[in-house]
Amino acid sequence: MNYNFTEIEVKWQKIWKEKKTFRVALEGQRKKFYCLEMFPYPSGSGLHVGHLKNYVPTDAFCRYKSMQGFNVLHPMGWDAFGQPAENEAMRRGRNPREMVPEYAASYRSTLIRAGCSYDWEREINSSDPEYYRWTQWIFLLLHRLGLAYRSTAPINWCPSCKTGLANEEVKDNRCWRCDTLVEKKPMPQWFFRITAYADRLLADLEKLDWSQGMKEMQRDWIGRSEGAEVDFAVAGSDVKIRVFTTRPDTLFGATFIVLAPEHPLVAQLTTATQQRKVNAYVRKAQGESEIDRLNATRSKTGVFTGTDAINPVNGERIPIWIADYVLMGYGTGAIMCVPGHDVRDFEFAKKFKLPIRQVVSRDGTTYNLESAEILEGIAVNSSEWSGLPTAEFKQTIGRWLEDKGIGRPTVNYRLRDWLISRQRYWGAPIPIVHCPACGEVPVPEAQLPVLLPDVENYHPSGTGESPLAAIPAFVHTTCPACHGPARRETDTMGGYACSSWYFLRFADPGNDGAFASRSALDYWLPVDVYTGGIEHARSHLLYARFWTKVLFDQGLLGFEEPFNLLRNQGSLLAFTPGRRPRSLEEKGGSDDKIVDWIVLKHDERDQVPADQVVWRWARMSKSKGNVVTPDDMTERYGADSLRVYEMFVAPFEDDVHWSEEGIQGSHRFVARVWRWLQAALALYRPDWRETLPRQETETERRVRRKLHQTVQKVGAQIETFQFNTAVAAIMELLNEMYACAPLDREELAPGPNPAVVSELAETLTLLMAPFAPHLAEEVWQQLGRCESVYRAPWPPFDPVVAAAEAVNVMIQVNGKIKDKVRVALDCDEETVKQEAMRSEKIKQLLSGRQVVKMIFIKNKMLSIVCK
RNA sequence: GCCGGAGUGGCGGAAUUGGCAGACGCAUCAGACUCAAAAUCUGACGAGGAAUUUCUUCGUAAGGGUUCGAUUCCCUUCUCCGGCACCA
Repeated sequence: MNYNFTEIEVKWQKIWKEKKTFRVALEGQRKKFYCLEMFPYPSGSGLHVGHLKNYVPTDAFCRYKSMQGFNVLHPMGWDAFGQPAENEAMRRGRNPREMVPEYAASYRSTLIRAGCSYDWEREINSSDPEYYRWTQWIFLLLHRLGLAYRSTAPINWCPSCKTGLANEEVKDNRCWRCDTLVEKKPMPQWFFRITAYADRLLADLEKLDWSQGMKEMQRDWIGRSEGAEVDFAVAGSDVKIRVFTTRPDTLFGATFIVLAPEHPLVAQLTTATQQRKVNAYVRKAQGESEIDRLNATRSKTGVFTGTDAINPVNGERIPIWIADYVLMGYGTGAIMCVPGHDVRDFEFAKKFKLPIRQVVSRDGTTYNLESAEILEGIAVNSSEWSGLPTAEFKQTIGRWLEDKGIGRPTVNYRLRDWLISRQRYWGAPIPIVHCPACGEVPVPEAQLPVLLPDVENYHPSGTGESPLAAIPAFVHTTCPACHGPARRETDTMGGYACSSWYFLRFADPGNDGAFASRSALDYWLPVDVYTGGIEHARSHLLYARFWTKVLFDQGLLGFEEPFNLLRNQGSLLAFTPGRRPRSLEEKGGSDDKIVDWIVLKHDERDQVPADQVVWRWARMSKSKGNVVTPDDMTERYGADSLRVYEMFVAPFEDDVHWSEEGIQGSHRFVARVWRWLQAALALYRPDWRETLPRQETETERRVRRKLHQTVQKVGAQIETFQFNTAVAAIMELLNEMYACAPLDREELAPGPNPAVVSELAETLTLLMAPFAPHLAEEVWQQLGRCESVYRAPWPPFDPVVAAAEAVNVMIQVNGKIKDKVRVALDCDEETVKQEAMRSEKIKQLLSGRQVVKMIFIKNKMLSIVCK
């Protein structure tokens, strides 16, 4: 029978839907398995084959787990709130409220056509009031705990998106949505106090089965650094300047102090003679864009305040400067400068002719410093502490500072609080009311959700106020506390608020009395396997961990880490035509981020002469016009072939260069499986177990051994996310099957034992089920089964059948393989030696030489060393 | 600059604990089937050498080391990818 994949796939997708095959319910006595892919925001470009690089392998994983008897939770939903969706709606002149469900429907249909096993009854949409009601509820919880607060600080402002951004949303000083350079703008904004959890977020990384790189990124982002705070007295005053340093052991080398230009003490410390210079410098620093200030390569600038401080360890007077290389946002905004052992301080000291003193040495001697020497070593020029090794000195000086009451050991983090408010329409409104009498008042729980009003024009205002501020009916309200007139908060929450708890909602999506019931959470959570792109390393994954810990601390959850196992899929790259930039503007101006390649727009492709087209591999995206759609591939090769290709083409975490030749190869394989199984049907007998031959032929033994080995291998490799080698193992098996039971036209050539053929056919069908589920269902039915193969038990393997009975043992002479002997499995050393000595070649090599030693590794190797 | 990860045929990639390098697939070539083509099936396929169904040398970015034995462990160098980057 011909492999009519379209017919088979449509048929089974319909049956799965009708029979609700993938619906799951809490079954306390059954072991659960929760597999989750980061929920996407539904974009108008639809899904492309790159997205399936994630969804398809995890789907195979779920199907495998179901066959193993697990109660599998595999949900899907839409990260519908937030800038990506809103930006897209604006681009298309649509209202996101109408657009989102439409695009979600398109995603859903593509996923269904790819054969993905989602429980669609649990579909969630973060822009649904029934969902964001609980996002607001968690906001209020954080507020109650003092973990949500409003403060005015210079924030990252994207002039193109017209909203503030969290630090995590800024990369290379650009908005990560639109690549526009961000500005610093002081504005009252809402923050979540994630820094209060910095230590736990860092420590608990140890427990997680995440890639090394992923954990490292989180560690770097949290940026814990141990050091000490030291108070420097200001000469002739009782003012103190507190500095943070990671090297308190270099205090004797501190020859000046630098404050950030924004430091609150600057005005007070500036003397009349320096006033003009300092004022000018501070003004310049304020006016300067962040990008210039953070540019580490430009030369240092700064001015003297006119005042000195006293170095507490030696009583020396040292000058106080201000310079923009010190940031107000980190540590105390003031540093003690040890030019001998810090590159930046060294450069500053050289430029302004400040003294440089060596206080750490490689070997305890003093020598001339050509440049800053960053090292741990032996203290020198440090009075009675000279001679102490760095680590010891750090501890001693820490205690000394504490005793004197002028300092203490401290820990500092790079992580900043999470800026959550957005001056945008498309997000969950922040449930706070501003009352002239009572101040900031949380909206009572019973009044949730604070509905996002339906409006015609939702475009960002650009004034720094959300478009909601222009809707009087929304803004004007009464204070929940005193019932006087009050104003609603008009900022909305950034999209990451929604995605910080959605994995909890999937456990109990319909609950209208809580974000999820405790029993559902206890049963389904935490997530057993979580997958998604690496781009969320420092944002979503950090935020979600933070919220989970807060909910845990409130006794609302029984676990502290939401995603114990995380894997990041690679992306698909397409060969894409582009061209060189033509103007300076296209190059990105004078900026350091140089654009040297611009994707050709569709209408440009015919206009640009062929010799000017530059082809490159680029990530698939609709905007580049290089996408391959799953629907197209499904039509031409079938969903099962597409699935097999997505898994076989490369390891899960690797990027892939898309080619259509590859999918043809996978299609050949799937069709070959189909043909063999169709031929085998004629010989199939369900009672094959009872009629397996007692005396197997060599061929039967060989193919059955391969079969049982493959069952073992495929299971183990799915567990470890090695989908590519799992498919390869089935390919090997199929090759062996064709060799042992070849086809003659459309039938099995005469000869093979029906029981063995039956075992092969049945087991192969089950092995294929996670990868090519439609084909497997069809054959499973042809084999006379009524229940879905999704619930069929994963085949067991017999270790005795799988065991090789004879092995090749390599014979090495002086480290080189010279011969091999075929011996029984687990054959002992003596026998292998005797066999080896029978070999002419070995005999010849050993003649006249003295054997020094022999190393024997069972089933592998006999290594003979001789002189 | 600092911190991760990686480097294997023409290509994607595979190789338990250090033990037959190149599984599986793509591409290519040859053969079978066919009037022909497609599809399918079979075979060859790292590089070099020789007395060419066989034998042999080299070969996992480069160089060194440990070891009976290294793609695997250690050191040095190079390249690529990713993250951070005036964070005191």
